[in-house]
Amino acid sequence: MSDAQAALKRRPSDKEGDERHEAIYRSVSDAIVEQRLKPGARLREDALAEVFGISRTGIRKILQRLALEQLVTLTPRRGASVTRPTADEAKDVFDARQLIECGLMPDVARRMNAAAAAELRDMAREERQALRSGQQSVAIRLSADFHVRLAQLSGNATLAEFVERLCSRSSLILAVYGHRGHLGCESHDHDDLIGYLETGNGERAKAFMSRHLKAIEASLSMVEEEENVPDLQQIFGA
Amino acid sequence: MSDAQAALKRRPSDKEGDERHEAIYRSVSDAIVEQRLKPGARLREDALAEVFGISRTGIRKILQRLALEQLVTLTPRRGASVTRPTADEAKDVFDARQLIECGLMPDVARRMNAAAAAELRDMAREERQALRSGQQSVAIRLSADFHVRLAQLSGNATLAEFVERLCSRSSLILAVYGHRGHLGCESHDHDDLIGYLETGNGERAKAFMSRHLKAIEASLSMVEEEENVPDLQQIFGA
DNA sequence: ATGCTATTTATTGTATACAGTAATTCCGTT
DNA sequence: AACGGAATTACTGTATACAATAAATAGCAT
Repeated sequence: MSDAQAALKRRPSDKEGDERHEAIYRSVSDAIVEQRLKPGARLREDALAEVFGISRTGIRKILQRLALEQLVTLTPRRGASVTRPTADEAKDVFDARQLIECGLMPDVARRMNAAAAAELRDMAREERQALRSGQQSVAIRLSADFHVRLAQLSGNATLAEFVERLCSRSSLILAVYGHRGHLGCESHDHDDLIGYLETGNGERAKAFMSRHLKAIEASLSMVEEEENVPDLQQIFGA
Repeated sequence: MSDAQAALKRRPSDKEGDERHEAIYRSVSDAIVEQRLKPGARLREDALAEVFGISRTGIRKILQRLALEQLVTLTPRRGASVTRPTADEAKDVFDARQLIECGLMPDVARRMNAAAAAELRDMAREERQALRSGQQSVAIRLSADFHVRLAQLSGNATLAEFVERLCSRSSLILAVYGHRGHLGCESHDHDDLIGYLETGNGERAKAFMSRHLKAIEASLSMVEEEENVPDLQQIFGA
């Protein structure tokens, strides 16, 4: 038996199990944020357990975490499904982003430096690239990543975590209320923003972020469109 | 066998189980916020399972939730313990409260009405009462409840939830860095705040909230004091 | 006596078995 | 053919058994 086969078969040690759990969590979370798992899609414990090769116990832990982050909805006796945000929730999320993300801009501008700016530019470029090559769902995740990274640069880990949650939920909202073929974020907005931050112009960045978020929110149609749910196998790859 | 005994013995239906879980969660959460469980206290799964009469499975679910709310810290293979916030975290939490709670004041003022004001006054009175009768730990929880209720009145459920988390963590911070016998919140601050909100003066309320939070933060000493951890039985009552 | 190693113990991590309930299907009646 | 109800099925909720590991302890050598 080859090492690879042995690695697959043997019971993983607990430490490895933790990392595996984290990887599975990210896998599912990314699938939701990238809209390969669409709002309303059911997440059956058995199916997920089989796909990822762990028992339902571990899957439940992950689903509960996702539920607390409001990416999945846990209805008693019915199990988990990808959250379908209501219009009210959408408004709350974007209002919250206005308050928090805009409020952080002065701090971010104060702490901005060349290295951070370069990193952000890389992320913005990658996002444009994904968009050009037609990978819109990937672009949506990259856009969320950009906003999260920005918040992290403020130095406030707690608020950055809040922004992270808001951005994931925003992806869900875009999936339900966004127009197909329209990302929400304009391609060059992020670059412009980096410019303001780099020159330490916090107030300017704040105002720009406000417009940026308003633009995304305005691009939503608030009319849901029905989707059919694909198979777990093809989403995560056999 | 009496009904009460029967109710204790028989396996609860799943729906009742959910409510029971929620009750246990609140029980533990309150114990932490009221500082009957002090930062650093270990929360062994077996012990909790026995105290509350459910299996470790349910306890783990609750501990994971508390961990995501950062009230308890889950270290692999070591189990759960009440989080001992660092000074950095304390700063983050209070900065976040400044941004969010102050930012919500205009909205709260706009939506304030007689019924809400009366409810808030009741809460403020109850808090003063607890303080007068020497129940400082209860007063700390009531103070947190007040701030949370205020945030809920803004109408933004998402931000209200963030405030809820920040307030729980603040109680932990007060437990570690607060002076004994000093609550942080001045007794009449909350009443003054209600006054500004009732007259629709959002900006005034915002400024007052800012001073209020700064006062609490300033009352912290940033020097931890060691505590001995009491027994689970006496905390939750046999 | 002290430090190091082996053994025991305490406690968490994971899988699985079983129970309970909601959804579905199938069948008989009208 | 449509409706209502009973049997079946599919899935989640919970407890428990077992595995793995870290902490505590005891024993040994220096």
